[in-house]
Amino acid sequence: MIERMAKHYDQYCPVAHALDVVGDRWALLVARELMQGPKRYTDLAEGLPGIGTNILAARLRDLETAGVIAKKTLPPPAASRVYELTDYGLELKPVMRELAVWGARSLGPPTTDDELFPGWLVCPVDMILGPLAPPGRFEFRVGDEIASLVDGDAYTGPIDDPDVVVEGDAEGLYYLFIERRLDGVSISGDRALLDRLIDAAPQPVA
Amino acid sequence: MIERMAKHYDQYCPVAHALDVVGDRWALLVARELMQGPKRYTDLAEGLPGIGTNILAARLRDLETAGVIAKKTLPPPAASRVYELTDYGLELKPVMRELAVWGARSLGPPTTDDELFPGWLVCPVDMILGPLAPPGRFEFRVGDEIASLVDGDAYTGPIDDPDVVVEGDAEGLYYLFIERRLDGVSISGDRALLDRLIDAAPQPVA
DNA sequence: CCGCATCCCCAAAGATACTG
DNA sequence: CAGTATCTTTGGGGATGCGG
Repeated sequence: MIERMAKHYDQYCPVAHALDVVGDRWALLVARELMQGPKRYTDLAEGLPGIGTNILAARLRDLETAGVIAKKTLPPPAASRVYELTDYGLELKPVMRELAVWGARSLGPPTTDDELFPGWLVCPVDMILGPLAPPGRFEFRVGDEIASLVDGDAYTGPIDDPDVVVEGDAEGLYYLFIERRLDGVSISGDRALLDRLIDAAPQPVA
Repeated sequence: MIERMAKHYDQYCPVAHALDVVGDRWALLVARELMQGPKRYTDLAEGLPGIGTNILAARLRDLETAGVIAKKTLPPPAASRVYELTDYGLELKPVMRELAVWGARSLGPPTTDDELFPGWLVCPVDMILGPLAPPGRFEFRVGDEIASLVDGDAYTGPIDDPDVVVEGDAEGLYYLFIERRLDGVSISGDRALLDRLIDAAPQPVA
């Protein structure tokens, strides 16, 4: 059953073509997961709650065929297979950044059925705050998720000598950065520096 | 039949949320069509060859609910209904621009089943060339499609006193801007200015 | 276990006919 | 012209199975 790729838009348009490649359901979220580095099949599935195993396999195949990701076998003694973004796949970062900024404006606080999957925090920190952050060392703590920002570069986990530490829950983080309201977070360190970061954050659309 | 919106990713992530809004099939292409200004239902369908009328209606409803587009009734004597992007919907332009630049790199020359729908030319001129164009007056002619660029702003149709005019077919335009090859296009006017535009264009990935 | 392939079922997309 | 109604087809969600 050699499948001919057929579900295309068939328009000579760079946007339509891009959507032919990463427009399928889950495809861009797979790329999002791999933005934090190479991952194994099972770890990918864990970061994409709700995806069917067959769908994940299909997307990985399609994205590999399209040259967006590559399968790599780690050297012994690990010897596990991981997926990683190609150089071309990495270039999706500006796309996802704009998409994240746009989405953040209508995101709203988390609801009860929103999943807080492992690694959820570092993505918006990297995509949204990173590019517009003033020089400085920020640390964000929500439950056992910790993400940091050093001069615009995002990291998973704590850092040494942070200028500011923001701790709270997901709701509090939303209120702080999007609605500029202090509610459910505790701040220690350079408050003025944090305010400069908040001022640069996206504005809510509503 | 009060539809409960249910096909969400259910992740607290700005990217996933953005895809909940504009990630459905055809949704972003509807927004692309409206980037060139308000359009009527039938004109939208014409610019989206292959879309079913029910799908178009469904997307328009969803996008309106999400606050991305708005339905407007033109003042008499026109009195026709048009759809237009809201301010928030207009903010999708940076997203589409990055997507277009990314897609252009793996687009390739047009194939036989690629449709050249009305208005196809102005989109890449606006999204891709516009932001990186040097000051100047460019005019592009492919068949009866004419798009222009004046100091980075794109227009449909010809302009007065163009510095450069590029005429040819879709394939020639692709070779010129992406592969930097002169094949199937004729150029008149300031060749050096055109070269500066070409130099800034996206590089092919292959 | 990890990395899928297979199967079944349903919801969304495609296609077309039809109506205010 | 601007959609709705209806039918068919396809792709995704979910569970399970199976080889390495």
